[in-house]
Amino acid sequence: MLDNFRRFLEQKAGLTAEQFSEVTADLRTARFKAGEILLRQGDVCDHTFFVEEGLLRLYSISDNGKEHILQFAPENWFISDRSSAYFGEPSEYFIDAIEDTTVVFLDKEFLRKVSDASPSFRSSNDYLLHNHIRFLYKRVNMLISDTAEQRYLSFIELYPDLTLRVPQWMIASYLGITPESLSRVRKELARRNFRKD
Amino acid sequence: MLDNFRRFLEQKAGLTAEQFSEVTADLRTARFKAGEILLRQGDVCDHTFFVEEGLLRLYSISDNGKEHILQFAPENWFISDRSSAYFGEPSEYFIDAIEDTTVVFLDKEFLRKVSDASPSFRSSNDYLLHNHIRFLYKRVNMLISDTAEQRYLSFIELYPDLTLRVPQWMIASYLGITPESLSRVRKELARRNFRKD
DNA sequence: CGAGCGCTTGATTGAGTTCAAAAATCGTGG
DNA sequence: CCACGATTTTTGAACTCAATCAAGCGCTCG
Repeated sequence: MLDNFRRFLEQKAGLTAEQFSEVTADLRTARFKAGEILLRQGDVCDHTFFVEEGLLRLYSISDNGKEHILQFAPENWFISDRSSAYFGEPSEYFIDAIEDTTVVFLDKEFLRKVSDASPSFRSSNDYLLHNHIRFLYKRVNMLISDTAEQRYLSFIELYPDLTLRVPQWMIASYLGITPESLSRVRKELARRNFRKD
Repeated sequence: MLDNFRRFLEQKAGLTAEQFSEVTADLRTARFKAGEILLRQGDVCDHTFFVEEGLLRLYSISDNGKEHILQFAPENWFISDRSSAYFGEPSEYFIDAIEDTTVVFLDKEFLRKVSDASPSFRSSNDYLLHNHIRFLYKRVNMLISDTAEQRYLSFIELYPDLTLRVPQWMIASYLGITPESLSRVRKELARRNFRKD
């Protein structure tokens, strides 16, 4: 239980096994079934989720009722509306479970506690923030530069396993295209890979 | 001189006037003419720029030679390839001056120095990071959800003054459309605003 | 087993691109 | 201050990629 989270804290955030068990005592976890909603638009997001097992998504719903997926979070990923959490504003996004998922709740108190226990935790947090920003820049760059096909190829490269676990229409939503278009992109890619011309 | 930067440090980062003059002594500034390049793809970005006066842009150049603008930075904005600076990797982006611009160089040493002088500087840095992430989320969401027209309207709302200072083809590049398309979007908007139907 | 959901396919439409050229604006030197 | 060249913006026409609308297929899960 919580092997992934333990591994993260010990290897990435530099906690000793002892510090881990101290801190882990008052840790809140939960299990969600596929489809359950963890965060709703309008709610204030007062914690970050660590995905111990399973798969979550962060998405918005636009005026015309369409979903737009901003992020996937498989095992070992953190997911949260950081803005809402940090600024205390109501969130503009939803988070729900794509698969049955076990998460660890990280609220402010917990973060404070771990920061006290280990100074390197603070810097690992900083690392995650910067990593996140790098990732978002790449994504923006991709969205303003690339065609649907190029974006799909980048997606496969970045998330090889998700390509199988996530329904296709969600991948389309993530890429900013319709499911029909993605289906055609895939068809075209398949054609080019089999025919050698 | 450096009024904007002083105001930022004193009001946002909570430095006293005294602390400011201490810290400001070994501050490096520079003036760039419009068109000059501050950061090149492939270079490691080892500082953040604070724009005291003028206007900078951050952009990539894709394989086919086209520029894609990721960010504008007018007065009082910070601009940097944070990933490159933080991870020490070569940057994938360029930064250059759109107008004649005065910048303050913020390198690691300076940041350390100010963090020592004022604890609240550290948290204001954190604030900027989170703000930046919020901003990038909005941008991604916009790019996967909105039409060219909606994106342009959002741009005007977010950067009313830039709409006048930045050449149109750069706004188009920021929005991920061609200059021709932006010209047509504007024409259509003008038509709808004058005719009352 | 049937209803619903996800994926595919086809036909059509439409938003935005491309290419080309004219019109407007800007900057610079004479 | 004007004139000239360069850059930016506009406009037009043809085209392309992706969206929309609609139908059919296959799978799964109640």
